[in-house]
Amino acid sequence: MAEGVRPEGEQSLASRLRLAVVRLNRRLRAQRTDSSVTLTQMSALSSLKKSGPLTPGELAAKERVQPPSMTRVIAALEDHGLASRAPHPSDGRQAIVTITDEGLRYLAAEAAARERWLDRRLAELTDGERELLERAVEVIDRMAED
Amino acid sequence: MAEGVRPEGEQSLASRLRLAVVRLNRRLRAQRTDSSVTLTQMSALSSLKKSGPLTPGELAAKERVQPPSMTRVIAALEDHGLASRAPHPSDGRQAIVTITDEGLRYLAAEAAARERWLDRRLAELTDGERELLERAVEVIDRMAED
DNA sequence: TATTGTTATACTCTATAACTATA
DNA sequence: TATAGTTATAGAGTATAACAATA
Repeated sequence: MAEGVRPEGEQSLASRLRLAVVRLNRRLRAQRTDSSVTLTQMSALSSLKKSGPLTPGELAAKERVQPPSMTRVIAALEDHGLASRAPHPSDGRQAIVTITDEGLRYLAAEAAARERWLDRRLAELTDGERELLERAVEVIDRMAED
Repeated sequence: MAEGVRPEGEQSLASRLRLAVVRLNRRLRAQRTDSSVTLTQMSALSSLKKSGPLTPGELAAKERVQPPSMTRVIAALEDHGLASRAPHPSDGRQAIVTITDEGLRYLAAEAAARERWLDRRLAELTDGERELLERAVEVIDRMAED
């Protein structure tokens, strides 16, 4: 059994993980900066930096969203000058989306500003707890990927 | 330094935790059941079960949303017969929201159905990784609370 | 006058369905 | 005919501002 034996009335690991993620996500999205770049756009920008140039379809797959959702995210990133699109060399249907130099600078600067709240909370933890989260993040990422 | 020393180019713990939570949240919300009860409503219902009857303001504070957001969640739960409201005994402005018996039954049954996806992924982990998540969930919850 | 809650409104995030352009 | 992407539309989730009722 995935969640193991547990006392009556206690929630499963799945329940607690789900609620924890839903609530932390809520807090994270509530942290705003002056910037008009949203958390979803930041996430896509991170993927572009990490993976290099991608087609819209590839980026949607990486971010695990449907193509129409990514269309809007890419348009917003372009509007802000953080990503650019170029024609695909061999397939006229596709495009190549690349993070711009401005996007790279922005990602570095904005991530710091954006994470002030989270950094403060992380700073309140013990070294052991941060180490625990370091390892948990890898497990969570693996689960979210597929 | 909260995130400790790290190699050039590697993302901070805050960055990685933020992205992991955003993406897992996306996957979790994508898991739908036939039910018309949303994940946000499930979360509020869980709080009602855990804390007992609460005023709308108290429930909003527990869930860390603004009062107008909770107004809509409570109305939906009422419509579904999962929660009920009673007049506050001493303050006519307030109300007391209580989870119904149907809400309790629903929460138990629906949580299981809803978490099939997450349970499958948890089942793919090692015992050590699940143990790690158990402890990480507590840390994340504490951070999300305040 | 202060507090609690609701109504009105708007924006973000995301999806599905229908469409266009290219392969 | 199949694939990649966009446009159109809708629903969930959340917020701020303005209002109503009660303390």
